[in-house]
Amino acid sequence: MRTRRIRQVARDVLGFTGFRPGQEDAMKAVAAGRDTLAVLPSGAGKSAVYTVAGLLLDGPVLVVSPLIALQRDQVQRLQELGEDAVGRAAVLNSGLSALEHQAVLDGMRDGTVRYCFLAPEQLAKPEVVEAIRTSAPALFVVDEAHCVSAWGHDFRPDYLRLGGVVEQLGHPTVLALTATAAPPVRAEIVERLEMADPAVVVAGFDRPEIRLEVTHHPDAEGKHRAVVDKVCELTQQGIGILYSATRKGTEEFAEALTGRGLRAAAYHAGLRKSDREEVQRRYMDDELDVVVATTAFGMGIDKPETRFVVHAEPADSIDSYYQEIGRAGRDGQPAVAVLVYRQEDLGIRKFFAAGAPAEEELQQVAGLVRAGVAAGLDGVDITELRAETGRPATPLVRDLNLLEQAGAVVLDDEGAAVPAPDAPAPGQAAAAARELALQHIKVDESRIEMMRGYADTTGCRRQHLLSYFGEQLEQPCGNCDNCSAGTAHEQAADDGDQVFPVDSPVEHTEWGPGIVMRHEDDRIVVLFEEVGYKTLALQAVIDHELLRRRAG
DNA sequence: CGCGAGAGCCCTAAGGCTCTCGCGGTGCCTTAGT
Repeated sequence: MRTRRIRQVARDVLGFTGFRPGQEDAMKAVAAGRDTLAVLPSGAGKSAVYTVAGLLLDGPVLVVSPLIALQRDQVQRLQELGEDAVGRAAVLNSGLSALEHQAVLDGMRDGTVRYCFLAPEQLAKPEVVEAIRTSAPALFVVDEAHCVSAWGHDFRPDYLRLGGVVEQLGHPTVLALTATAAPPVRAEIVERLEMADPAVVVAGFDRPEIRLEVTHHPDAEGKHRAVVDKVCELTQQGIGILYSATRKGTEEFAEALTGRGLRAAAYHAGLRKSDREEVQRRYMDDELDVVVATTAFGMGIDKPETRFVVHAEPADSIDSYYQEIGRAGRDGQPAVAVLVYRQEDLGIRKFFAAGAPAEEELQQVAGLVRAGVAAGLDGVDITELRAETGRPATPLVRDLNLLEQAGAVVLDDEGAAVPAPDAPAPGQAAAAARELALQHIKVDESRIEMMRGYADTTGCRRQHLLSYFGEQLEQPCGNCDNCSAGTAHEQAADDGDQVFPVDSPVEHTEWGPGIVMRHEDDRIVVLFEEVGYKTLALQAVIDHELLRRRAG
């Protein structure tokens, strides 16, 4: 019954004659009112899930989307389907006047606005949450949900507060959508969004059309030459993206490539908005051979005939790397992903990963919350903390999130902080909160180490990548440099399969509890709760009894 | 963590060496001033 209805709506509204893998399962779960995490490959597939499911539910659909540009695109896509078919779609962001802002909220309440797109920062405003609550939303969508884990801890801390917002809204059905998420990232999304017994739909990760290559370089000059030569060679076949870790790097490579006669342009967040839009437009209109970009370029950009993605520096994790190379070959035609690797380049990623708040800073915030409430306030909000400390909102929200995790404060419905019952003294709370931040940094650093592992492996690179995402590829792929060179070979089942199977919970003498992620030759990779990913030599583990199985 | 710029050193000069210091990504939002 429900299946028939979904197929009918998909056909009538979107013109679908069939579904892509995972799409229909996700729609069914959502339409049945079940919280759902859908990890689906890039492309048009994901927005169809909430478009169709939203039409089968009674109430407006809220879509949390990280970029205003993305919100605009999504509204436009819905508008093209026709207001008669899907209802009205609107954005809610700082580009609107106060009147327009109010009109969208009113529209949701009186049922004229069916889809509303907004950034998590909008939901940090109690009056916005309250207005949305009275409109009784049926579905709460978090698009690009890996942002919860990738950005929530420091850069955009309001992402970590979405779980509380869901709660305040009376827990509408939650749908989290992303293209790339390894098992621990999926677990964090489910936990942070406070999803209840969610359906998890994961479509295949493999992108066999993308050839995988890594080249190694001992010195900076040789690497620089290799990047330029490689991009020149690849533009013979088509257009592509060159990623560099720094703004300066993008400018320099763009200049070098222009000097070699290519149509190249730099793209990063330091450019004027109009210049960024112009570079993106030129790439979309085939006026560029290559965009040389920081990580600012990518989300929401769909250029299916992108033939290559080259990295001049490694990404900060395999999650990010796979997301970035996944922008190549979306038309299904052969494409290539090349990592031009220098071990020293991992340094900048380590620098970006570092940066826990100082203990004094956390202590001050904890103290202000305590003092404010003692002086008679109902709670201390960000505006008050900004006035007291003179610091910007973003790090203050991050500090409050850490103090909340440390059990020192709780947030009320107005988003204001009050001391938790039995809260430790501000000094103790600050130490505990900082410890949590340091632990998170350790895990991030271990993710960088996984990137090193990918660069250094002599085995099949695709098997390596897919196993990181919890998928097994039985045979070496035949479409990576190691397969071509003959160094990749079939991995025989080793002793580790018997003793420590993949997914089994283990405990390390020093690092505590963890989960076995994969086996590679005579080593195993374990993800520890407190220190992140570690690669262990199996023989040493057995000889020294470093690991034991534990009950899951 | 690693790079590059600039200062200070060597002391026949001036160019080359070493050391120190500053810098590096991602986007909402708000508010002041044209």
